[in-house]
Amino acid sequence: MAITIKDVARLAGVSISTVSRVVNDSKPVSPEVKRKVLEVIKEVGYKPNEVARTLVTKKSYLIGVIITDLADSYVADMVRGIEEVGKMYNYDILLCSTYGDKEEELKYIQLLNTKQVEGMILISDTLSDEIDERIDEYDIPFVYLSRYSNSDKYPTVSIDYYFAAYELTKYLIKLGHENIGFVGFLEDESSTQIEKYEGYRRAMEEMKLDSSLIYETKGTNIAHGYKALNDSIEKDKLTALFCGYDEIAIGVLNYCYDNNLNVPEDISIAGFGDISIASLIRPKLTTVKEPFYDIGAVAIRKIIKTLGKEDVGEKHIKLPYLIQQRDSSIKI
Amino acid sequence: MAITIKDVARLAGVSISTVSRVVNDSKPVSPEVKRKVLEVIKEVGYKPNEVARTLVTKKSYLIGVIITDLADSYVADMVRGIEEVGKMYNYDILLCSTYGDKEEELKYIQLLNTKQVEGMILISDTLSDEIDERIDEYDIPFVYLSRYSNSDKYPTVSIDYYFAAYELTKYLIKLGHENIGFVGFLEDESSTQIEKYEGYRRAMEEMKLDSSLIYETKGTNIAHGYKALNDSIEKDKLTALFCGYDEIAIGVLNYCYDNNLNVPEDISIAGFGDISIASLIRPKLTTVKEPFYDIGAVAIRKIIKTLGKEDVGEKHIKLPYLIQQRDSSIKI
DNA sequence: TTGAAAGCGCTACCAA
DNA sequence: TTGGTAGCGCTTTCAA
Repeated sequence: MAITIKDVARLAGVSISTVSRVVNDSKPVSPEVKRKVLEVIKEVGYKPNEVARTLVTKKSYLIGVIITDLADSYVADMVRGIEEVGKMYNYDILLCSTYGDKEEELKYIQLLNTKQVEGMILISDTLSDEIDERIDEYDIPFVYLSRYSNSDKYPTVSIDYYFAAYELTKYLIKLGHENIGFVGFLEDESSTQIEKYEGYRRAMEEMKLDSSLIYETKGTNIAHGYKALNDSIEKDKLTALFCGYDEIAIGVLNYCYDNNLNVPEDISIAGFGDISIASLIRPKLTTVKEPFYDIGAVAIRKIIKTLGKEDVGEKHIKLPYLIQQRDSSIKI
Repeated sequence: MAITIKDVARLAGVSISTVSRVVNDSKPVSPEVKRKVLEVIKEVGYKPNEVARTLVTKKSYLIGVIITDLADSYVADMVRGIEEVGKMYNYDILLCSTYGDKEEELKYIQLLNTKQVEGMILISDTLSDEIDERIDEYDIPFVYLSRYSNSDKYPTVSIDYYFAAYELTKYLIKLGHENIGFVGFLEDESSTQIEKYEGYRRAMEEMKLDSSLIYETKGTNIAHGYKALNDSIEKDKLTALFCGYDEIAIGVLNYCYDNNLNVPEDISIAGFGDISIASLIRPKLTTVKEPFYDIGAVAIRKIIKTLGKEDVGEKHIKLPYLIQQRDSSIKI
């Protein structure tokens, strides 16, 4: 059995109220009593039981974080940001992975509530109505984070996908490219991918370039990128390819490697996201850096602000992005 | 305010003891009372407060996981394993990152204790005496996980590094290579790196090959690998290079890419670990697959077994590894 | 089979 | 400045 407040009180010859006061520094305690109590605490190594504390104060110093999969480096990055800022405010992270299962998401939202988390961050590709209901039911601060889709209803932290794509396309154009293709997963209407496509289109149209060089993928991972190029016939006329996700770009890069297409000599490739592998592969990938770590950091900061009744500012926060010019794109 | 057991009791016209009994199925309750209580519970959506439960039962269903950095994919993989198996037994994960700071580690070990975690897993490169003391102080199940070093004192889950390195070297030899270099960080005597080196040496000596082609790095990341090769002069006579970590191998691969050395045509490269990027880069890296996910899974399973007073088996568990033959190595 | 009540370890109120 | 005590929401005796 661990040392409790009672033990300390007894050993110091004071009441438990007094011990509580010195531990929390909540009410004045005479110096000598304080010294004595502190001494005992140190001696016996007393640490207040946080569970008991939570029960009475309702402050668990816990933030629930529901994610898809830690194997996605951008998710891991967001979690890092969440955790690090959380720690600055003494908050701990209760982590739950769903692997994309909506049922699990629902379950965890409930579970985290019974664990008395003070706030919740959900990282998932899409939001469903069932989730909506659950969130509404418990009224704790909540932030939704996604690379793939938006939410009007809940607070989000992201970047301006439209302008980022616009800028990246402009950069490619400035490099001298005219036949620039866009590879992406455009099925879902409300996805960020559509915004990227619109950004690409505007940049192309502004320069009177053909913006119809679209290569639709069936998804957003490496294999999808590989396949998109593999299936397409008219890729020869392209000098550059703007991929809606780094993962797709890497698939494209792999396709090129396997088919003796030299990047960037034969074709320039650009991605979107700057996931960790983007700068590790060769050639290093030109891409838009989404500040995943910062996104996580800002998200939890927002929750902590809400908890502290501070002004939380905008509901939908847009963070700055960066065009990362690397080796996979070249002037022609 | 959330619904409590009292509300349910009042609404169902029974005592809170009875409600507790039906919720926990702990003692016989008459069918009709049970039905009534269940009905009310459903109606008002009652969920027991886990914090209050923990206070009385001492079961928090929380496992503390202290890690270095989620940005290392192998750490993320271990955490995935931990979390997934944890969930199977209703355990949740309280995650703390230290970024290698020993002070933080110490702090978190304490903190997690005050949060009443039932067990703890520490993922870190090395173990220190201070940590030792802390662990001993709180007596909860503990497992130490590391790719870099061993611990006699605490339960571990890993692979047999010596044999894995031996086998990988043999594989290279079987490919026809004779001048096989070893690149690694050999400073720390108790590291797994030494075991790998010994495995390499034994394989080389068994075939009467020169086992002195050692390239010492100053660390274990990509940059260290790049630099090791950059600094070395006599790399021309090598036909294969066995790198103690995938990260080092990737640094080597990058060096080759930048210096027009073709892999595997000019030189075969092998790594160790099979971290996620190993199969994503081109050429795909030949390496030893350490089952990080399983290591995490087995670690938490061990803790849960200990908690359940089940037989936990060996203190140091060795999991099977796999030699991954990929494109970075070739027959000569 | 049920309810009353003690108590988990703590905070916070009230009275002294 | 201090101590006594109620009570957070729950489980678990003990009696009925």
